[in-house]
Amino acid sequence: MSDTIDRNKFVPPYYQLAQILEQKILSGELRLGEPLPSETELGKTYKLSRMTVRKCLNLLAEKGLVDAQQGRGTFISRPALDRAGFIVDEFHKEMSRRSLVPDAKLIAVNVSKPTSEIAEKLAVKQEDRVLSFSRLLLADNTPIAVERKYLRFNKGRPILENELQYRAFSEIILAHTEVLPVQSRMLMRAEAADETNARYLQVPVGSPLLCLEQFLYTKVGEPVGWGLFYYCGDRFTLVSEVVPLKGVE
Amino acid sequence: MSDTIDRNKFVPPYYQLAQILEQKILSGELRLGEPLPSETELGKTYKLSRMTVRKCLNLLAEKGLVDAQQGRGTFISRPALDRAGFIVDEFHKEMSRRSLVPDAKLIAVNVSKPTSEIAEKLAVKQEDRVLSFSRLLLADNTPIAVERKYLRFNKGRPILENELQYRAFSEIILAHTEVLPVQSRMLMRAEAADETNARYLQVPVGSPLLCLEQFLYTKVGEPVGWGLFYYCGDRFTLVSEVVPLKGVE
DNA sequence: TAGTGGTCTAGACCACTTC
DNA sequence: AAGTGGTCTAGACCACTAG
Repeated sequence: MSDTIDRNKFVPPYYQLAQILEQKILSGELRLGEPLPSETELGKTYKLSRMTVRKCLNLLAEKGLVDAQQGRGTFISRPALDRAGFIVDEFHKEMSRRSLVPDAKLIAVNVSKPTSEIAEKLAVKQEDRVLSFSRLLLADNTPIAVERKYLRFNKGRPILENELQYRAFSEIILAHTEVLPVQSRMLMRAEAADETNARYLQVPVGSPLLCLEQFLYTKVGEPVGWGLFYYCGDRFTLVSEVVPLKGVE
Repeated sequence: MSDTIDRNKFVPPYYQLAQILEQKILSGELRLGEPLPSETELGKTYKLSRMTVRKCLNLLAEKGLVDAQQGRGTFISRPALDRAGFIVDEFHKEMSRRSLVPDAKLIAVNVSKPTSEIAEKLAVKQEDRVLSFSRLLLADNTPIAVERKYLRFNKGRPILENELQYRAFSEIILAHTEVLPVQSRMLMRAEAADETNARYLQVPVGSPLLCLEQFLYTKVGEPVGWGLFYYCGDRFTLVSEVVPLKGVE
């Protein structure tokens, strides 16, 4: 591993510099809390323009390796390994990665007046109508999760059962209300299986379930959708990976 | 909301353009799957340099609102609301956000030969030594979670009990082995409480626990740490939020 | 006041896709 | 061949921090 930028490589200079700096940080040559050389100085040292240096530093900042502070400098920080980006609602992708056969069964569709809990979550009146549906997610014919979704009912736009069965929740909301949700809030906890979920998932009542609760909002914060996922504890695991820059030699 | 860039505003042009484009996407003026005008064209329209336009598009791409494809164009995509970035191992921050009094008790510290399971997870020999410790996390004196951590034992570097009690796992690894882990893999599932965890958390055996399993690796993929968190299902919830650009009028 | 990062410009060349 | 995004340059001015 060299300390200079090789302009004949396919790897672009900003990425080469990122690898060099990452190497120096990880080897302890640059220590936690210490400042990096300034952007102009790095540019001089490696014969790069300041914009290129900045692109490199942005890359390292995204990974949590450095922290830029206006007027002060750019400082080494520890990698943000405690952030975990989980992807949900992508059941099919997840399953096919594990080479299982995924499927989804529509359990129920309903248009009705909301219970007081649902009315509160969706911020609708008790007299309004709410569209709700449930799906059972399967892998190789084994039940994995139960999903329950609620959104405001919009008379003018019926939804096909087919859509409900296979499309992602935010897409269904878009199709049904022409409002694109742009804020989301997700809660994650463990719950014991109630009788209904236990029956669908074919597990004993009281079994541990991984529960994800998802709220979708419009840009101005109006709730448009509420969703619950119950993953069977011993059949499903969410995975998250944080990996370093590729190709550091 | 105007359709031109106001250079007297404090909001920088690249951000103003992002707001304008987000507005057009969300209002349906630009539809899902359609291409945006090219970068040079946007520059001409709004009287901005191409680099500024690109900075704006990067912002929208990070949010998942657009997707740039080399040689083809930049296309509208739906917001990535199904990504959930959870932050763990930051117990104290999380608790103080909720204005609870956080605390951590060191339950056990151990240096011993690994069981076959641990030897496998840490890729060490059965004859090697492994340092393990357990912590009980509390909020307002109520037990919230049990943590169990394992790392390779390094004779030369003793660790103070105080460190073990309060510091983040990756920091402890750095202090003990002088290796900064930079890859992590995190698994999340629901489990039933075994007898040990039930006793520490003061819940019945079989209660649902949110289980997080964390692997820490060096850059070249050598395992350096293995950690388990067991959160009490009905006392702790992980939260994740995705919010839109601020200040769109 | 000097140095830092934050933003911006007006060019340039390249890799890739489409026709 | 034309158009797209990906990268890079050599300047510039600003806002912020520190001595």
